[in-house]
Amino acid sequence: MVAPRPGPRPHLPGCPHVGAPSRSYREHLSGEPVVDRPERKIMLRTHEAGTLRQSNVGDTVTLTGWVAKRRDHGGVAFVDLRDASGVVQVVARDEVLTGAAHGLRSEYCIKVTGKVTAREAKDVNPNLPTGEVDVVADEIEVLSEAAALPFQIDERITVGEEARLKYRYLDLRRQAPGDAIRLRSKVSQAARSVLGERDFVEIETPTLTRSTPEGARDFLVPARLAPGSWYALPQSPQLFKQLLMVAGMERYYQIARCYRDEDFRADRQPEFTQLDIEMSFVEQDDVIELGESIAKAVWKTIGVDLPTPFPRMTYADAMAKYGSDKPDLRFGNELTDCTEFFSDTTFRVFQAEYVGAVVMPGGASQPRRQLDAWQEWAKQRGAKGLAYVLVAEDGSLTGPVAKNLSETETSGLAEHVGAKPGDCIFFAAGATKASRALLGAARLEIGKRCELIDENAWSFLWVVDAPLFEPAADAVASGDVAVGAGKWTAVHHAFTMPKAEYLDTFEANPGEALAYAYDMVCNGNEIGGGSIRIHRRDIQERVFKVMGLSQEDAQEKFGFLLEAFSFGAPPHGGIAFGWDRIVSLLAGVDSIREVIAFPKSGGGYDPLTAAPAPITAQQRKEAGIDAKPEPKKDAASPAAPDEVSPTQS
RNA sequence: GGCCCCGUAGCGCAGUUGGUUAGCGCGCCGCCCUGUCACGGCGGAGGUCGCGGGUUCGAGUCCCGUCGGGGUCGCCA
Repeated sequence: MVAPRPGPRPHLPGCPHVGAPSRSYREHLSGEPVVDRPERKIMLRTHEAGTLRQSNVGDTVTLTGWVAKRRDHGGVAFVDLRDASGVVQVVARDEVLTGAAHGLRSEYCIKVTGKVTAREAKDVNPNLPTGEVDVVADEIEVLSEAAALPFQIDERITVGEEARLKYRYLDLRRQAPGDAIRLRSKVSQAARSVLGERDFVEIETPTLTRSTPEGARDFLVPARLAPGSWYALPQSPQLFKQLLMVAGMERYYQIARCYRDEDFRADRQPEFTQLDIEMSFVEQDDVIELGESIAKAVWKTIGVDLPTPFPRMTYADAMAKYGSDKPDLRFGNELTDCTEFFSDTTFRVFQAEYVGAVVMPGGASQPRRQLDAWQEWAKQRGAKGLAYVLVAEDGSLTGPVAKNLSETETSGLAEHVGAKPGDCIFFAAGATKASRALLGAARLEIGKRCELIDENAWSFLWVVDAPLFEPAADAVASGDVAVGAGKWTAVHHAFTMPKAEYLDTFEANPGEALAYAYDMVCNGNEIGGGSIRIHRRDIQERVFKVMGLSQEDAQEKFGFLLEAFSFGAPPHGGIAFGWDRIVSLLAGVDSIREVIAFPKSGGGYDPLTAAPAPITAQQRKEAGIDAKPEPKKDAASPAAPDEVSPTQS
């Protein structure tokens, strides 16, 4: 321990105030007591409040921070002084509570100089890391007064999200919200350290770029210098990272901000963050191994040791057994395919392309009301309903569907789906994809209601062998912006490499072709996904052709990428992790808003800055928003949206 | 875009079949208190019940519309 410094240090001109990182969080994670490190001291204080211990007794310290609480007893007052490291109790006798200090209120920012003293045994507060000591103040200086706050800086108080976001800087003074942001920094550091050890190059890519036709809606930015033309904010650095492979960077990563102009969900923000990675001269297994190393390092930050390698499941299996491409394996309760079982059925509803079932343990005792609620639940998901059969305690089948079943069906059904007496069997029949999706959602709902999910478990897996294409009708019918005019559209994206065994056949049977595409799934969340990319021009052109994308269209949309690929593109592949989701899983919070310093609320509104906001007429004019692009013949001039790319080869 | 839920004091909430002056906790303001740690005591201020319209003798409460927030489905390669 270093000798205490009396009094404040003189201010050093030009010397930046370097804030010491939070120790409390480190301590929280490691469980070890933190030692004050002299080299970290900054000019206004000698110690951090939350670090003071019995060993500091006798030291004269200067602390800075906020008044978390003031307990005034007349003659003596107790002030809880909080800084980023924690809280310590300051004892202020009447004689130091003079001047501005006399009127100390909550959240005043103050500087306290005093002596660390041991508390008497009866006064020790075992709930506080600093509970064995007090700082008896010699001097209290008010650095900054605080108006009455819109809400209290107190863990125990619940505050509505609207108020929290409007005063997010106050919200973050609270322990849990602030720690979530601190954790995020640790998580990013952990990932960077893995990537740094492996010689990855951290590279920033543009946020003002070109609108690309696939995927989500772009955020657009008017180009003042080219009235009528627009930049787009990137939905991801996808194209740039592939260009960096052509550039010979070989190993790239970036913690990249991405932008998608879509409707909101609890787990979605218009701007979000990916850990974006691309590697040259690798195969799928190489990327997967790296992904596991990163996950391992990242989960280590909360003290969880993940066993690797993660299990792998094919996309086909995931869909068949769990009705999802991101199965939650924290519980079993798999779907059962009953199509064959009901192949000769006389029950109209079950004469379908697919019939499947999922069992709800103990579900037979649900009141009629609740079974009706399941129907509503299914209808909300766009299904006609959710057929069910109840297995009575004596093994007989009841419920409205049971009487439509033949004797053979009735006698073998429970065994076929693995239902026991007292269970409820839910059925979905119809188109395979939609029916499985419904059953998959039912499985999750059953998992929740029946408390089948171990909330402390971490279940990781890779979902591999995703299809290369899906029928464009699926995408178009649901309003997707399909790339190309063909019958098929890319499941992952248009640059995904078909698996070797489908290289010759994917044009003849697009629906059967599988891709080198993989998703990392954790507890039913897709937390990362990537693919091996096409680096050969001939394959790329054939893929485009299946998607109905003509050479001209491809040139227009991806000309710069195709040109780049003509100059010796290395085989490459990569992965992107949903950083917000990963940190929220680690922090144990429900919403990614909790791990974003300044998140948007619904409708993309920022309650703090009140963005988005109207602009002035002058801004509007300058931005050239209303300019009409003139059709240009010259391909080298700024291109209008429907023009040929100027960067064609 | 569809459906569901919520808007009452700075914050979190209660408010009965529609019926006096709309309450509670915390916070806030003033005074008191020398060992508290979610300190305590006494006193006080603070409300366009989101907004607009309607029904009614009478609306926080019922109806219609609207705005804001949350959730969910669609959507998000």
